[in-house]
This record gives sequence, C-alpha cells and structure tokens, in this order.
Amino acid sequence: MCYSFSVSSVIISITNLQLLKYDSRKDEIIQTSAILFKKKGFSAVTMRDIAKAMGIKAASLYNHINSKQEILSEIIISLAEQFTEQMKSIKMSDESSIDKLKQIVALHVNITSKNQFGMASLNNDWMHLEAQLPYYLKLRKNYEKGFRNIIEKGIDDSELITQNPDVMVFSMLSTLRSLYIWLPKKEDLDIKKFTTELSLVLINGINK
Amino acid sequence: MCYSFSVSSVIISITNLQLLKYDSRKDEIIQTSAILFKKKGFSAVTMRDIAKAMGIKAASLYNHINSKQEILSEIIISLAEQFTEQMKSIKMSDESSIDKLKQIVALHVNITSKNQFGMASLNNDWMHLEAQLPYYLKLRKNYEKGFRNIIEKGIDDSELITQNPDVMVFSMLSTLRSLYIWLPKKEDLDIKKFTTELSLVLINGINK
DNA sequence: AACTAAAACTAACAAGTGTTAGTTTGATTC
DNA sequence: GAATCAAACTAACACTTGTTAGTTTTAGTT
Repeated sequence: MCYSFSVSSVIISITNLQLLKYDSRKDEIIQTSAILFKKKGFSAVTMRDIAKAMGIKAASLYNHINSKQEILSEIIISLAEQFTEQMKSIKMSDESSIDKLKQIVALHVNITSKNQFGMASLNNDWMHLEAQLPYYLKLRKNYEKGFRNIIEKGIDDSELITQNPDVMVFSMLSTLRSLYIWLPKKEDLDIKKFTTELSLVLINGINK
Repeated sequence: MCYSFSVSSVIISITNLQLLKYDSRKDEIIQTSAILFKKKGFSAVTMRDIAKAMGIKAASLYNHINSKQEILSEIIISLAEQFTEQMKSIKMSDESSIDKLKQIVALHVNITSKNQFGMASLNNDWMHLEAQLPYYLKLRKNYEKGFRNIIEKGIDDSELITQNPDVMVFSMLSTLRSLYIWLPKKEDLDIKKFTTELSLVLINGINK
C-alpha cells in the first residue's frame, strides 16, 4: 500500500517538474527550436533536427504544431509584443527622458536574459515570417518610433546633446539588440549591476 | 570601315564597364550571392537563386566556383582579413587610446560602406563556414583582443572612465557590427560627417 | 478490464537541394 | 576557315526537405 503510493507520487512529481519547465509539449517544441535556431539559423534547422533534439520523430511534432513557420512566429511575435507592451508603459510614465532611456535598457536586459535563444530569432530570422511579417514590421516600426520620440524630447528639453537623433537611436538600439550574444557569455552575471553599468556607458559614454 | 570600328569599340567599352564593376565572373558570383545572402541568409539561398539573379543556370556557376561554401568563405574571410590587417596598424600607431578608438570607428564605417552585403554574411552566416571556421574564429578573437587592449590601456592612462572593459567593448563593437543594417538606409550619407557623429556618441555618450 | 484521448510511430509524398558529366555555343586566335 | 577555349547549356544524380495519412502505443478514467 505504502509502496504503491510512493511510486505513484514519483510519477506525479516528474510530471510536475516537466510542467515547471514547459507549459506544454508545444511550448517544449518552441523552446527547443529556439535553441537550434540560435545556433544555425531558422533555414538551416530541419524538422528532423528539432525532433531529434526532443528524442522523437519529425512527424510527431505535427501533433502539436501546424508548421515550421508557426514555431518561428510563436517565438518572434510573443517577444515583439512584450517589447511593444512595455514600451507603451514607459512612454506613458512621467519620468525624465534619461530615466525613460534607463528603463528601456532594463527592458532589453530583462527580456533578453530570460529569452536568449528567442532573441536570436527575433534579430536574425524575422524575414522568414511570411504571413506574420507585416504585423512584425508594424510592431518594430512602432517600437523604433517610440524610442526616437523619447530621444527627441530629451534633446528638446536640453537633457541630451544636440545631435542627430538617428545616430543616437541607432547606436543605443544596436547595442541593446546584440545583448542576446553577450549576456550568455557572462556566467553568474548580476543583472541589476550590469543594467546600471550598461546604462552609464550608453548614456554618458566612456570618456573620462 | 568607320562603322565596323565603331561597333567594335562599343563592345570593348561594354567589356570595360563590366571589368570596372567586377574583377571577374567569379567576383560577380560572389557579389551577387552577397546581395541574396543579406536578404535571406546563406542557408535560405539556393544555387538556383544565385544563377537566376545572374541570368544563367545553376550548373554554369560551377565553371567559376567549386562550391556554395566557397562563395561564403570568399565573402567572409576577405573582410575578416581586412579588419585584422587594419587593426594591426591601428595598434602599432602611437596615438592616444581615444584617437585609436576613433580610428576603429572609421575603419568599420569605411569597410561597411563599401561592403554592406558582405558585412551581413560576416555577422550572420559565419557559423556555416565549416573548413574555414577555425581560421575565422581565430581572426575574430584576435580582433576583439586588440579592441580590448586599447580600452584597457585607455583606462590605465586615465583617458577612459574606470568601468568594466567588457561592457565598453561590447557596447561599442555591437554598434559597429550593426552598421551594415543602418548605413544603407541613409542615402546621400556624408561618410566623414557620420563617422565624426558616431565617434562622439560612442565615446562621449548622449548626456548633455 | 474496457474505453478514451493524447501523442508517439512507420511509411511515403512531391518538391527542392548541391553538384557532376557531358555537350553546345560563340567569340577570339592562328 | 579551322582550331581553341571559356562559359554557357541540358540532363540527371543522390539526398534532403516539410508535411500528410494512417496506425500503434501509452497512460489515465470509467
């Protein structure tokens, strides 16, 4: 009696562990795919690669997803929507432009530290989205516009130097977009400390 | 007599025009491929795509190149070697650390403005190099080390702020590596002016 | 013990992949 | 005008691609 109960509870706990790591089998496919997409890019990864990484056959994937495209869309669009949503609340906050920029830095560090693989797809494989491509481009354009508006207001308010805002957006945003390459290289990274250091370098430069 | 001469000279001048744009048919394949690689990535571009863009059949490409891999290698390695070579002469120069950093900015702007397509492959498709991959990684590691040394010397000499050099290298280098995305968007760009503006933002920041 | 539903499987498809072999073309040279 | 040679061509190869159809296994519920 006691023995049978014990075995049953082990099985339940394994199931729970899996559910701690993945919401569903579909989610597991998406996260596994993201790891492979980062390593080789979307086009170079085959459905058989993804299946092998999960210990199943390629055809079995289609019990959970409808196409390879769909995997990519799920990865990219959910991230893009997170950025859009949080940019909205940063825009609406009544802080200084510099503090808003610091919040944007924190936003990128946070999302990237939690989604290092997905961020690679967002940066490198968005052009393979097909049906969802126009929607993605809309979100991206809006995000960049929000960024640009904050910089322009900072210039108007004499918080920032009078310089070409395009160059400033470009410089900051390309650093933030590259975080997915650098964050994983630093083990035991103190996220809070890193965010502060990066904000300092991006806003005040490196000149003494 | 005069007519026949005229026709002949037209043919010669067309040939010369082609030789002005491309060193050889092989070079034309490489440059055409780079354009396609930038748009879709190495893996998503087929030999038939490349051939179609040149108005020939895929099999004809093999009169000039040995493999798809070779095209990628030619694009990436020649650029990586340009960076390596010029980094060497910047390192050896006896300027201040800040002036060396300005020279690095100019180096990236110059090479990228002349090779916007190839730079996309250098950034995104290096992992598909195979045989040449170890050599490429060696060049890249060396380049980053050179960059880091300049920053560290700048900190030691109190030219630069006392901050984590990793963060400073990361921030500058990821902006410079993203130039291939931004430079083509700006038509009629004054390269010299842009280099100055970018150096200012990267070194002195955007804070007033 | 029988039933159910999720999720694995095998087998196969049509289309596309890089590449090779052998042939034809078309301009230049002797 | 014949010979030459680079560079195009056609046809095909062996293999890989994403995906579908139909079947079996597995685990939980009645």
